[in-house]
Amino acid sequence: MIQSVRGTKDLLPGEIEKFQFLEKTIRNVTELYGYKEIRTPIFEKTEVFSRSIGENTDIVNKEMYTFIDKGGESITLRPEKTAALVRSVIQNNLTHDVASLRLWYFGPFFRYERPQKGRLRQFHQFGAECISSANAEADAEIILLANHLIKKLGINEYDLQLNSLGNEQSRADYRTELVKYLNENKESLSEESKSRLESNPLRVLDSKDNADKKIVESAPIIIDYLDNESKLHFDKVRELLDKAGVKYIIEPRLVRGLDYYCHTVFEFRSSALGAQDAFGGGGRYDGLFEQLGGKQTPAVGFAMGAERLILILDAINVLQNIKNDCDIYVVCSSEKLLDSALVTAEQLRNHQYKVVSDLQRRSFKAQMREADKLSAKYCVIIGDDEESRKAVTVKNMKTGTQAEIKRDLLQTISFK
RNA sequence: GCGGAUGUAGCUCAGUUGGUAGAGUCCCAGAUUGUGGCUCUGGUUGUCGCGGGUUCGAGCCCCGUCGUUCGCCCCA
Repeated sequence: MIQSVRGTKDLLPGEIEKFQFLEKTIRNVTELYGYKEIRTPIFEKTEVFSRSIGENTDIVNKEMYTFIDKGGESITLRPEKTAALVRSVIQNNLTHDVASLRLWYFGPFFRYERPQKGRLRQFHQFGAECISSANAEADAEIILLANHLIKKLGINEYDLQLNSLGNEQSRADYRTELVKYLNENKESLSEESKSRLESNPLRVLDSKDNADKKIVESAPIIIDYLDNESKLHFDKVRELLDKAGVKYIIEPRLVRGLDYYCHTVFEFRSSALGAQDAFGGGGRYDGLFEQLGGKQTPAVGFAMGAERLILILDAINVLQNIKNDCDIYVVCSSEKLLDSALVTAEQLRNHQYKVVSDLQRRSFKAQMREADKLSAKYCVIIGDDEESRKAVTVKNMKTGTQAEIKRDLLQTISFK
Protein backbone atom coordinates (compact mmCIF):
# COMPACT_ATOMS: atom_id res chain seq x y z
CA MET A 1 0.00 0.00 0.00
CA ILE A 2 1.32 3.42 -0.89
CA GLN A 3 0.97 5.83 1.98
CA SER A 4 0.70 9.58 1.91
CA VAL A 5 3.93 11.41 2.69
CA ARG A 6 4.83 11.86 6.35
CA GLY A 7 3.26 14.97 7.80
CA THR A 8 0.64 15.27 5.06
CA LYS A 9 -3.04 14.50 5.42
CA ASP A 10 -5.97 13.71 3.16
CA LEU A 11 -8.85 16.05 3.75
CA LEU A 12 -11.78 13.67 3.54
CA PRO A 13 -15.52 14.29 3.52
CA GLY A 14 -16.38 14.97 7.14
CA GLU A 15 -13.19 16.99 7.64
CA ILE A 16 -13.25 19.14 4.54
CA GLU A 17 -16.49 20.77 5.68
CA LYS A 18 -14.56 22.28 8.55
CA PHE A 19 -12.13 23.89 6.14
CA GLN A 20 -15.02 25.15 4.08
CA PHE A 21 -16.57 26.62 7.19
CA LEU A 22 -13.29 28.37 8.03
CA GLU A 23 -12.90 29.71 4.54
CA LYS A 24 -16.49 30.88 4.36
CA THR A 25 -16.13 32.69 7.66
CA ILE A 26 -12.88 34.38 6.74
CA ARG A 27 -14.39 35.40 3.40
CA ASN A 28 -17.34 36.99 5.19
CA VAL A 29 -15.31 38.75 7.85
CA THR A 30 -12.59 40.10 5.57
CA GLU A 31 -15.30 41.46 3.32
CA LEU A 32 -16.65 43.45 6.28
CA TYR A 33 -13.28 45.15 6.52
CA GLY A 34 -12.85 45.74 2.79
CA TYR A 35 -10.10 43.16 2.23
CA LYS A 36 -9.61 41.45 -1.15
CA GLU A 37 -8.42 37.91 -1.72
CA ILE A 38 -5.02 37.27 -3.30
CA ARG A 39 -3.59 33.96 -4.51
CA THR A 40 0.06 33.57 -5.34
CA PRO A 41 2.00 30.52 -6.59
CA ILE A 42 2.70 27.57 -4.30
CA PHE A 43 6.42 27.90 -5.09
CA GLU A 44 8.70 30.89 -5.43
CA LYS A 45 12.33 31.58 -6.12
CA THR A 46 14.18 30.58 -2.97
CA GLU A 47 15.51 34.09 -2.35
CA VAL A 48 11.98 35.38 -1.71
CA PHE A 49 12.09 33.52 1.59
CA SER A 50 15.81 33.40 2.34
CA ARG A 51 16.12 37.18 2.06
CA SER A 52 13.10 37.97 4.22
CA ILE A 53 12.41 35.42 6.92
CA GLY A 54 15.92 35.52 8.38
CA GLU A 55 19.10 33.59 7.76
CA ASN A 56 19.20 32.46 11.38
CA THR A 57 15.74 31.01 11.57
CA ASP A 58 15.12 27.27 11.45
CA ILE A 59 12.58 27.87 8.72
CA VAL A 60 15.27 29.00 6.31
CA ASN A 61 18.05 26.82 7.66
CA LYS A 62 16.40 23.46 7.95
CA GLU A 63 12.73 23.47 7.12
CA MET A 64 12.29 24.65 3.57
CA TYR A 65 11.40 22.30 0.73
CA THR A 66 13.97 23.60 -1.73
CA PHE A 67 14.99 22.06 -5.05
CA ILE A 68 16.72 22.98 -8.25
CA ASP A 69 14.34 22.89 -11.19
CA LYS A 70 15.25 21.77 -14.70
CA GLY A 71 16.29 25.28 -15.63
CA GLY A 72 18.82 25.33 -12.80
CA GLU A 73 16.78 27.72 -10.66
CA SER A 74 16.53 27.26 -6.90
CA ILE A 75 12.85 26.93 -6.08
CA THR A 76 11.15 26.71 -2.66
CA LEU A 77 7.69 25.54 -1.67
CA ARG A 78 6.33 28.46 0.28
CA PRO A 79 6.81 28.06 4.05
CA GLU A 80 4.72 31.16 4.77
CA LYS A 81 2.79 33.79 2.92
CA THR A 82 3.91 37.28 3.81
CA ALA A 83 7.16 37.32 1.85
CA ALA A 84 5.50 35.88 -1.26
CA LEU A 85 2.66 38.34 -0.96
CA VAL A 86 5.04 41.27 -0.66
CA ARG A 87 6.91 40.03 -3.73
CA SER A 88 3.61 40.01 -5.63
CA VAL A 89 2.60 43.46 -4.41
CA ILE A 90 5.95 44.89 -5.53
CA GLN A 91 5.92 43.08 -8.88
CA ASN A 92 2.36 44.11 -9.73
CA ASN A 93 2.73 47.57 -8.21
CA LEU A 94 -0.50 47.05 -6.28
CA THR A 95 0.09 49.97 -3.93
CA HIS A 96 0.13 52.40 -6.83
CA ASP A 97 -3.49 53.51 -6.89
CA VAL A 98 -4.83 52.85 -3.40
CA ALA A 99 -4.22 54.65 -0.14
CA SER A 100 -4.30 51.42 1.86
CA LEU A 101 -3.96 48.03 0.25
CA ARG A 102 -5.97 45.38 2.09
CA LEU A 103 -5.45 41.72 1.19
CA TRP A 104 -6.32 38.29 2.58
CA TYR A 105 -5.37 34.73 1.65
CA PHE A 106 -5.98 31.11 2.50
CA GLY A 107 -3.90 28.19 1.29
CA PRO A 108 -1.37 25.40 1.85
CA PHE A 109 2.19 25.92 3.13
CA PHE A 110 5.14 23.59 3.55
CA ARG A 111 7.78 23.09 6.20
CA TYR A 112 9.97 20.08 6.77
CA GLU A 113 9.39 19.63 10.51
CA ARG A 114 8.82 16.74 12.85
CA PRO A 115 5.05 16.17 12.72
CA GLN A 116 3.15 16.66 15.93
CA LYS A 117 -0.31 17.65 17.09
CA GLY A 118 -1.16 20.85 15.25
CA ARG A 119 2.03 20.64 13.20
CA LEU A 120 2.12 19.16 9.73
CA ARG A 121 4.52 19.35 6.81
CA GLN A 122 1.77 20.53 4.55
CA PHE A 123 -0.51 22.78 6.54
CA HIS A 124 -2.96 25.57 5.87
CA GLN A 125 -2.82 29.15 6.90
CA PHE A 126 -4.96 32.15 6.27
CA GLY A 127 -4.30 35.72 7.08
CA ALA A 128 -4.64 39.35 6.13
CA GLU A 129 -2.17 42.11 5.37
CA CYS A 130 -2.72 45.84 5.56
CA ILE A 131 -0.19 47.70 3.42
CA SER A 132 0.82 51.36 3.08
CA SER A 133 -0.03 52.74 6.49
CA ALA A 134 2.62 53.26 9.16
CA ASN A 135 -0.01 54.38 11.63
CA ALA A 136 -1.29 52.61 14.71
CA GLU A 137 -4.76 52.58 13.14
CA ALA A 138 -3.53 49.92 10.70
CA ASP A 139 -2.12 47.76 13.52
CA ALA A 140 -5.41 48.13 15.35
CA GLU A 141 -7.46 47.28 12.27
CA ILE A 142 -5.48 44.08 11.67
CA ILE A 143 -5.86 42.98 15.29
CA LEU A 144 -9.56 43.85 15.26
CA LEU A 145 -10.02 41.83 12.10
CA ALA A 146 -8.20 38.80 13.51
CA ASN A 147 -10.11 39.08 16.75
CA HIS A 148 -13.45 39.50 14.99
CA LEU A 149 -12.76 36.39 12.98
CA ILE A 150 -11.95 34.28 16.03
CA LYS A 151 -15.15 35.39 17.72
CA LYS A 152 -17.16 34.75 14.59
CA LEU A 153 -15.81 31.20 14.50
CA GLY A 154 -17.32 30.71 17.94
CA ILE A 155 -14.08 30.75 19.92
CA ASN A 156 -14.27 32.73 23.15
CA GLU A 157 -11.55 31.22 25.33
CA TYR A 158 -8.20 32.53 24.15
CA ASP A 159 -5.47 35.01 24.99
CA LEU A 160 -4.26 37.85 22.86
CA GLN A 161 -0.67 38.67 23.76
CA LEU A 162 0.80 41.95 22.66
CA ASN A 163 4.26 43.47 22.60
CA SER A 164 6.31 46.02 20.72
CA LEU A 165 9.74 45.44 19.24
CA GLY A 166 10.10 49.12 18.44
CA ASN A 167 11.89 50.55 15.45
CA GLU A 168 15.31 49.46 14.29
CA GLN A 169 17.23 51.75 16.63
CA SER A 170 15.22 50.75 19.70
CA ARG A 171 15.62 47.13 18.89
CA ALA A 172 19.38 47.48 18.39
CA ASP A 173 19.73 49.30 21.73
CA TYR A 174 17.71 46.67 23.50
CA ARG A 175 19.57 43.85 21.85
CA THR A 176 22.87 45.20 23.10
CA GLU A 177 21.58 45.40 26.66
CA LEU A 178 19.99 41.96 26.48
CA VAL A 179 23.13 40.32 25.15
CA LYS A 180 25.11 41.99 27.90
CA TYR A 181 22.74 40.68 30.55
CA LEU A 182 22.58 37.19 29.11
CA ASN A 183 26.35 37.00 28.85
CA GLU A 184 26.58 37.77 32.54
CA ASN A 185 24.40 34.72 33.18
CA LYS A 186 25.77 32.62 30.40
CA GLU A 187 26.87 29.65 32.54
CA SER A 188 23.29 28.98 33.66
CA LEU A 189 21.77 29.09 30.21
CA SER A 190 20.77 25.95 28.32
CA GLU A 191 22.97 24.87 25.43
CA GLU A 192 20.33 25.94 22.99
CA SER A 193 20.07 29.38 24.44
CA LYS A 194 23.83 29.74 24.42
CA SER A 195 23.87 29.22 20.70
CA ARG A 196 20.85 31.47 20.22
CA LEU A 197 22.73 34.12 22.12
CA GLU A 198 25.07 34.24 19.14
CA SER A 199 22.55 33.86 16.35
CA ASN A 200 19.28 35.38 17.52
CA PRO A 201 19.42 36.57 21.14
CA LEU A 202 15.84 37.83 21.28
CA ARG A 203 14.64 34.27 20.93
CA VAL A 204 16.19 33.32 24.24
CA LEU A 205 13.27 35.24 25.72
CA ASP A 206 10.69 32.60 24.84
CA SER A 207 12.77 29.57 25.76
CA LYS A 208 10.78 26.86 27.54
CA ASP A 209 13.77 25.69 29.54
CA ASN A 210 13.17 26.30 33.25
CA ALA A 211 16.64 27.62 34.00
CA ASP A 212 16.38 29.95 31.02
CA LYS A 213 12.98 31.13 32.15
CA LYS A 214 14.36 32.11 35.51
CA ILE A 215 17.12 34.17 33.96
CA VAL A 216 14.73 35.73 31.49
CA GLU A 217 12.42 36.79 34.31
CA SER A 218 14.86 39.44 35.44
CA ALA A 219 16.16 40.30 32.00
CA PRO A 220 15.73 43.82 30.71
CA ILE A 221 12.44 44.24 28.86
CA ILE A 222 12.14 45.87 25.50
CA ILE A 223 9.43 48.33 26.38
CA ASP A 224 11.95 50.20 28.53
CA TYR A 225 14.16 50.69 25.49
CA LEU A 226 11.58 52.00 23.06
CA ASP A 227 12.43 55.44 21.75
CA ASN A 228 9.82 58.15 21.74
CA GLU A 229 8.42 57.38 18.31
CA SER A 230 8.13 53.67 19.02
CA LYS A 231 6.56 54.27 22.38
CA LEU A 232 3.97 56.66 20.99
CA HIS A 233 3.08 54.15 18.31
CA PHE A 234 2.62 51.33 20.82
CA ASP A 235 0.61 53.51 23.19
CA LYS A 236 -1.68 54.47 20.36
CA VAL A 237 -2.26 50.84 19.37
CA ARG A 238 -3.17 50.01 22.94
CA GLU A 239 -5.43 53.01 23.23
CA LEU A 240 -7.29 52.01 20.09
CA LEU A 241 -7.71 48.42 21.26
CA ASP A 242 -8.95 49.64 24.62
CA LYS A 243 -11.49 51.91 22.98
CA ALA A 244 -12.66 49.09 20.73
CA GLY A 245 -13.06 46.85 23.77
CA VAL A 246 -10.47 44.26 22.74
CA LYS A 247 -8.86 42.45 25.66
CA TYR A 248 -5.12 41.79 25.50
CA ILE A 249 -2.17 40.96 27.69
CA ILE A 250 1.13 42.80 27.43
CA GLU A 251 3.81 40.14 27.11
CA PRO A 252 7.27 41.75 27.15
CA ARG A 253 8.94 38.48 26.17
CA LEU A 254 6.90 37.97 23.03
CA VAL A 255 9.36 38.38 20.15
CA ARG A 256 8.15 36.22 17.21
CA GLY A 257 10.44 34.07 15.16
CA LEU A 258 10.61 35.87 11.87
CA ASP A 259 13.25 38.55 11.40
CA TYR A 260 11.14 41.01 9.52
CA TYR A 261 8.91 42.09 12.39
CA CYS A 262 9.13 45.51 14.05
CA HIS A 263 6.92 47.59 16.36
CA THR A 264 3.68 45.78 17.17
CA VAL A 265 3.77 42.00 17.47
CA PHE A 266 0.97 39.78 18.77
CA GLU A 267 -0.08 36.18 19.21
CA PHE A 268 -3.32 34.37 19.87
CA ARG A 269 -3.07 31.37 22.20
CA SER A 270 -5.51 28.71 23.32
CA SER A 271 -5.23 26.14 26.08
CA ALA A 272 -7.23 23.74 23.93
CA LEU A 273 -4.03 23.05 21.98
CA GLY A 274 -1.01 21.17 23.28
CA ALA A 275 2.52 22.47 23.16
CA GLN A 276 1.72 24.27 19.92
CA ASP A 277 -0.59 26.64 21.72
CA ALA A 278 -0.30 29.63 19.40
CA PHE A 279 -2.97 29.47 16.71
CA GLY A 280 -2.35 32.87 15.20
CA GLY A 281 0.07 35.71 15.23
CA GLY A 282 1.41 38.65 13.37
CA GLY A 283 2.87 42.07 13.52
CA ARG A 284 4.27 45.00 11.66
CA TYR A 285 6.96 44.60 9.03
CA ASP A 286 7.95 48.02 7.74
CA GLY A 287 11.32 46.89 6.37
CA LEU A 288 10.26 43.90 4.31
CA PHE A 289 9.45 45.70 1.08
CA GLU A 290 12.94 47.15 0.89
CA GLN A 291 14.52 43.82 1.70
CA LEU A 292 12.72 42.34 -1.27
CA GLY A 293 13.77 45.15 -3.58
CA GLY A 294 10.73 47.39 -3.39
CA LYS A 295 10.45 50.92 -2.15
CA GLN A 296 10.00 51.46 1.57
CA THR A 297 6.40 50.56 2.41
CA PRO A 298 4.95 50.11 5.89
CA ALA A 299 2.73 47.10 6.46
CA VAL A 300 1.15 44.98 9.15
CA GLY A 301 -0.57 41.61 9.05
CA PHE A 302 -1.43 38.34 10.73
CA ALA A 303 -1.64 34.65 9.95
CA MET A 304 -3.55 31.79 11.53
CA GLY A 305 -3.12 28.05 11.33
CA ALA A 306 -6.21 26.34 9.94
CA GLU A 307 -5.46 22.91 11.42
CA ARG A 308 -4.89 24.41 14.86
CA LEU A 309 -8.08 26.42 14.67
CA ILE A 310 -9.98 23.27 13.75
CA LEU A 311 -8.49 21.47 16.77
CA ILE A 312 -9.92 24.24 18.92
CA LEU A 313 -13.29 24.12 17.18
CA ASP A 314 -13.40 20.35 17.72
CA ALA A 315 -12.47 20.73 21.37
CA ILE A 316 -15.31 23.15 22.02
CA ASN A 317 -17.77 21.28 19.79
CA VAL A 318 -18.54 23.98 17.32
CA LEU A 319 -19.38 22.50 13.90
CA GLN A 320 -21.24 19.48 15.24
CA ASN A 321 -24.62 19.35 13.62
CA ILE A 322 -24.32 20.98 10.26
CA LYS A 323 -25.64 17.89 8.53
CA ASN A 324 -27.75 18.66 5.50
CA ASP A 325 -26.81 16.07 2.91
CA CYS A 326 -30.09 16.08 1.10
CA ASP A 327 -33.52 17.70 1.01
CA ILE A 328 -35.37 15.00 -0.88
CA TYR A 329 -34.76 11.30 -1.47
CA VAL A 330 -36.68 9.80 -4.36
CA VAL A 331 -37.74 6.24 -3.54
CA CYS A 332 -39.20 3.72 -5.95
CA SER A 333 -40.83 0.43 -5.12
CA SER A 334 -39.45 -1.73 -7.90
CA GLU A 335 -36.60 -1.83 -10.37
CA LYS A 336 -38.74 -0.93 -13.33
CA LEU A 337 -39.51 2.41 -11.71
CA LEU A 338 -35.84 3.36 -11.30
CA ASP A 339 -35.88 5.37 -14.53
CA SER A 340 -38.84 7.31 -13.29
CA ALA A 341 -37.07 7.98 -9.98
CA LEU A 342 -33.95 9.25 -11.72
CA VAL A 343 -35.94 11.59 -13.94
CA THR A 344 -38.04 12.88 -11.07
CA ALA A 345 -34.90 13.56 -9.04
CA GLU A 346 -33.43 15.55 -11.89
CA GLN A 347 -36.61 17.64 -12.24
CA LEU A 348 -36.53 18.49 -8.57
CA ARG A 349 -32.87 19.51 -8.77
CA ASN A 350 -33.89 22.10 -11.33
CA HIS A 351 -35.73 23.73 -8.47
CA GLN A 352 -32.60 23.96 -6.35
CA TYR A 353 -33.29 21.05 -4.05
CA LYS A 354 -30.58 18.61 -3.02
CA VAL A 355 -31.96 15.35 -4.31
CA VAL A 356 -30.62 11.80 -4.12
CA SER A 357 -31.92 8.50 -5.45
CA ASP A 358 -30.70 4.91 -5.16
CA LEU A 359 -27.97 3.62 -7.47
CA GLN A 360 -27.76 0.08 -6.13
CA ARG A 361 -31.17 -1.17 -7.36
CA ARG A 362 -31.99 -1.96 -3.78
CA SER A 363 -35.21 -2.71 -1.99
CA PHE A 364 -37.75 -0.11 -1.04
CA LYS A 365 -36.77 -0.53 2.58
CA ALA A 366 -33.09 -0.07 1.87
CA GLN A 367 -33.86 3.12 -0.01
CA MET A 368 -35.83 4.44 2.93
CA ARG A 369 -32.92 3.62 5.21
CA GLU A 370 -30.51 5.52 3.03
CA ALA A 371 -32.92 8.45 2.97
CA ASP A 372 -32.88 8.44 6.74
CA LYS A 373 -29.12 8.17 6.91
CA LEU A 374 -28.70 11.15 4.62
CA SER A 375 -31.21 13.02 6.83
CA ALA A 376 -33.51 13.70 3.90
CA LYS A 377 -36.26 16.08 4.90
CA TYR A 378 -38.73 14.48 2.47
CA CYS A 379 -39.13 11.31 0.49
CA VAL A 380 -40.84 11.36 -2.85
CA ILE A 381 -42.24 7.84 -3.27
CA ILE A 382 -42.95 6.30 -6.65
CA GLY A 383 -44.82 3.00 -6.60
CA ASP A 384 -46.83 1.08 -9.16
CA ASP A 385 -50.07 2.63 -7.92
CA GLU A 386 -48.71 6.15 -8.07
CA GLU A 387 -47.15 5.53 -11.46
CA SER A 388 -50.46 4.36 -12.92
CA ARG A 389 -52.18 7.46 -11.57
CA LYS A 390 -49.36 9.79 -12.74
CA ALA A 391 -48.81 10.74 -9.14
CA VAL A 392 -46.23 10.44 -6.36
CA THR A 393 -46.46 10.21 -2.59
CA VAL A 394 -44.65 12.88 -0.63
CA LYS A 395 -43.59 11.91 2.87
CA ASN A 396 -42.34 14.29 5.51
CA MET A 397 -39.59 12.32 7.23
CA LYS A 398 -39.74 14.28 10.43
CA THR A 399 -43.47 14.07 11.08
CA GLY A 400 -44.10 10.86 9.17
CA THR A 401 -47.14 12.32 7.45
CA GLN A 402 -47.59 11.70 3.75
CA ALA A 403 -49.93 12.53 0.92
CA GLU A 404 -50.32 11.59 -2.70
CA ILE A 405 -50.19 14.35 -5.26
CA LYS A 406 -50.33 14.59 -9.03
CA ARG A 407 -46.96 14.59 -10.67
CA ASP A 408 -47.54 17.88 -12.54
CA LEU A 409 -48.09 19.56 -9.21
CA LEU A 410 -44.83 18.31 -7.71
CA GLN A 411 -42.97 21.39 -8.86
CA THR A 412 -45.37 23.70 -7.10
CA ILE A 413 -44.66 22.27 -3.65
CA SER A 414 -42.17 23.82 -1.28
CA PHE A 415 -39.90 21.25 0.34
CA LYS A 416 -38.44 23.50 3.00
C1' G B 1 17.65 17.06 14.48
C1' C B 2 16.92 14.89 20.06
C1' G B 3 14.04 12.03 23.91
C1' G B 4 9.42 9.01 25.47
C1' A B 5 4.98 6.20 24.08
C1' U B 6 2.40 3.50 20.40
C1' G B 7 0.69 0.62 15.66
C1' U B 8 -4.79 -5.76 15.99
C1' A B 9 -11.59 -5.34 11.22
C1' G B 10 -13.76 1.09 7.82
C1' C B 11 -13.92 3.24 13.27
C1' U B 12 -13.05 2.51 18.93
C1' C B 13 -10.56 -1.20 21.28
C1' A B 14 -9.81 -6.49 23.94
C1' G B 15 -6.32 -10.43 23.29
C1' U B 16 -4.40 -13.63 30.09
C1' U B 17 2.67 -17.13 31.38
C1' G B 18 4.34 -17.28 23.25
C1' G B 19 -0.22 -22.45 21.05
C1' U B 20 -1.62 -19.15 13.78
C1' A B 21 -7.53 -13.73 16.24
C1' G B 22 -12.31 -11.38 19.19
C1' A B 23 -16.04 -7.41 21.06
C1' G B 24 -18.70 -3.03 20.20
C1' U B 25 -19.77 0.08 16.24
C1' C B 26 -20.38 0.63 11.07
C1' C B 27 -22.08 -1.77 6.69
C1' C B 28 -25.53 -5.55 4.25
C1' A B 29 -29.95 -8.55 4.63
C1' G B 30 -34.31 -10.28 7.18
C1' A B 31 -38.38 -9.98 11.06
C1' U B 32 -42.25 -5.92 8.56
C1' U B 33 -46.16 -9.48 1.48
C1' G B 34 -44.59 -0.96 -0.75
C1' U B 35 -42.51 3.12 4.36
C1' G B 36 -36.81 5.17 7.67
C1' G B 37 -35.43 6.12 12.94
C1' C B 38 -36.24 1.96 18.09
C1' U B 39 -35.85 -3.40 18.91
C1' C B 40 -34.53 -8.43 17.60
C1' U B 41 -32.07 -12.14 14.24
C1' G B 42 -28.42 -13.43 10.71
C1' G B 43 -24.17 -12.12 7.58
C1' U B 44 -19.45 -9.77 5.33
C1' U B 45 -14.71 -7.61 6.79
C1' G B 46 -8.20 -8.67 8.95
C1' U B 47 -0.93 -10.09 4.87
C1' C B 48 -2.32 -8.46 13.97
C1' G B 49 2.09 -1.56 10.07
C1' C B 50 6.36 -3.69 7.20
C1' G B 51 11.15 -6.68 7.15
C1' G B 52 14.34 -9.83 9.64
C1' G B 53 15.57 -12.92 14.12
C1' U B 54 14.66 -16.39 18.47
C1' U B 55 11.25 -20.75 18.88
C1' C B 56 8.44 -27.06 17.28
C1' G B 57 5.20 -22.69 17.28
C1' A B 58 5.19 -15.23 17.48
C1' G B 59 -0.32 -10.48 17.68
C1' C B 60 2.62 -11.39 22.21
C1' C B 61 9.92 -11.89 22.90
C1' C B 62 14.50 -9.42 20.20
C1' C B 63 16.51 -6.14 16.18
C1' G B 64 15.59 -2.92 12.22
C1' U B 65 12.21 0.08 9.49
C1' C B 66 7.86 3.08 8.36
C1' G B 67 3.70 5.67 10.34
C1' U B 68 1.18 7.99 14.45
C1' U B 69 1.44 10.44 19.08
C1' C B 70 3.58 13.40 23.49
C1' G B 71 7.54 16.62 24.75
C1' C B 72 12.26 19.42 23.10
C1' C B 73 13.25 22.43 18.97
C1' C B 74 10.54 25.47 15.50
C1' C B 75 6.24 28.03 14.52
C1' A B 76 0.51 29.21 12.69
